[in-house]
Amino acid sequence: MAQLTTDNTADRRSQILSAAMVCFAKRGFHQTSMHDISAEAGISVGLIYRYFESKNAVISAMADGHKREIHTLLESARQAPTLLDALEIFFTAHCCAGERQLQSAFVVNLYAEGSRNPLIAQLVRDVLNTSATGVAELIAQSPEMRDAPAGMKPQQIAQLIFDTARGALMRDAIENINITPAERRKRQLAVMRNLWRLLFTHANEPAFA
Amino acid sequence: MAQLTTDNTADRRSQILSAAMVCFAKRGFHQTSMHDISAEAGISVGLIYRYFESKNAVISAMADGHKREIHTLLESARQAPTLLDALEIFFTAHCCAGERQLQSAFVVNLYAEGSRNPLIAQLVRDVLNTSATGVAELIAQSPEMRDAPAGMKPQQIAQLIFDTARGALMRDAIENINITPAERRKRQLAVMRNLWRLLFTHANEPAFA
DNA sequence: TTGACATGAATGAACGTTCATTCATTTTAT
DNA sequence: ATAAAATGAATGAACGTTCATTCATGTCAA
Repeated sequence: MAQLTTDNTADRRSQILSAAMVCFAKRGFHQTSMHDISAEAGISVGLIYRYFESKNAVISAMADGHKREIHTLLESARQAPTLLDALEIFFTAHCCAGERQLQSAFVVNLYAEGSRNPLIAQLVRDVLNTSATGVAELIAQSPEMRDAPAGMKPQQIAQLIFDTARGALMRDAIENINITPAERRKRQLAVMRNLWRLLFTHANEPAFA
Repeated sequence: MAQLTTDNTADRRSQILSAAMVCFAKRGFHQTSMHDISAEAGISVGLIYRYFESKNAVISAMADGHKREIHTLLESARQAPTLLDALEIFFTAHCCAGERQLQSAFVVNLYAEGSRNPLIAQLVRDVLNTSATGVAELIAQSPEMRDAPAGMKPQQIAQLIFDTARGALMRDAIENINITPAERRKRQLAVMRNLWRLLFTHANEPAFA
């Protein structure tokens, strides 16, 4: 084969991380055992320890993966033709990327873990700051900013958008247990568009964005 | 003394629940051991089982307490003179009630637990529905509704407010680790007022609520 | 008033189980 | 033949839960 010399370390790691994602979203970090992960990945327990130092290392690696995903997403959003497109890309990705509603549950669990694990908290804060700054820049550059709501700076608008999107995601984690990704995305879009209309259309204009 | 015959069952229960709240907010549901709770409460492990059937029963009782707190809060909000006052009461209570940022961490953990425990999920949904309906009613009755944003129904506005408040609370759980309750409250109020201004002032009016 | 008796709140060592982690062994690829 | 990859039984710590025991307090007969 082509990869005689290439080591498959990266493949194995991501195989394990995928399995861990499924388990963690299903049972949470601390109710998932290493046996659960190995069974989901279809490998032995011991093998996990060849690729990760500990269970915590698995959690950290997943959090890191989340960080990289978000950064990639921010790049995609930058390419979008309009601000609304960018926001829709950024805030509905978790409905399709990965599987089912795994993503929502994972993010909520990540925040819960962050509320007591300083390392995770720091990482989540980093992701948040980078994203919020990125979105604030997109807002600052967009032509819509001329219709911007009274007295709000791009940074404030970005934070409002993030708060709302995160709150909607949290709701998604406990409602909508059985729902298609498409429907899930539709609902997230509705939240985002409501806010959008509020932010960037004048009250005396007709109610269409 | 006066209460020779009064049983202190309720006192003991709430003592245990207070201790559990501290532990859960600090370490999460599943990293907190019954020994942790007993140590925090200053009692023995066995005694907890005199007042609660199991660890899960403790968690359920806390979730139930949360539900009752929210209902009480909704009642207080109903008494408020204006809609803005009502919203401020409703969405900043967790900054003062209880201690420190325990409340935020607890709520995030509750959602995380709900993302995999159907019983908790159902309870959180109940709380949410009741609250959202209550707030929607307040909005519908308020004079501000005449300036309401184009095409949004009270129910939609309530949901937007809830999403935003919940998202801000989630952020609070991972930022602001060391902060006074007053400062915490101030920040939550800022979020709420930004949204308020957006919802109920026209774009061509000056930027004061 | 006294002391025997009853109550049940409170204790914490012990139990069975589960878990993260290790490592002697086997399998696979070269 | 050799080394790397993979296995899963074994280990010991930690957990939720139980329960035999303690003891302060209340009851009541004498």
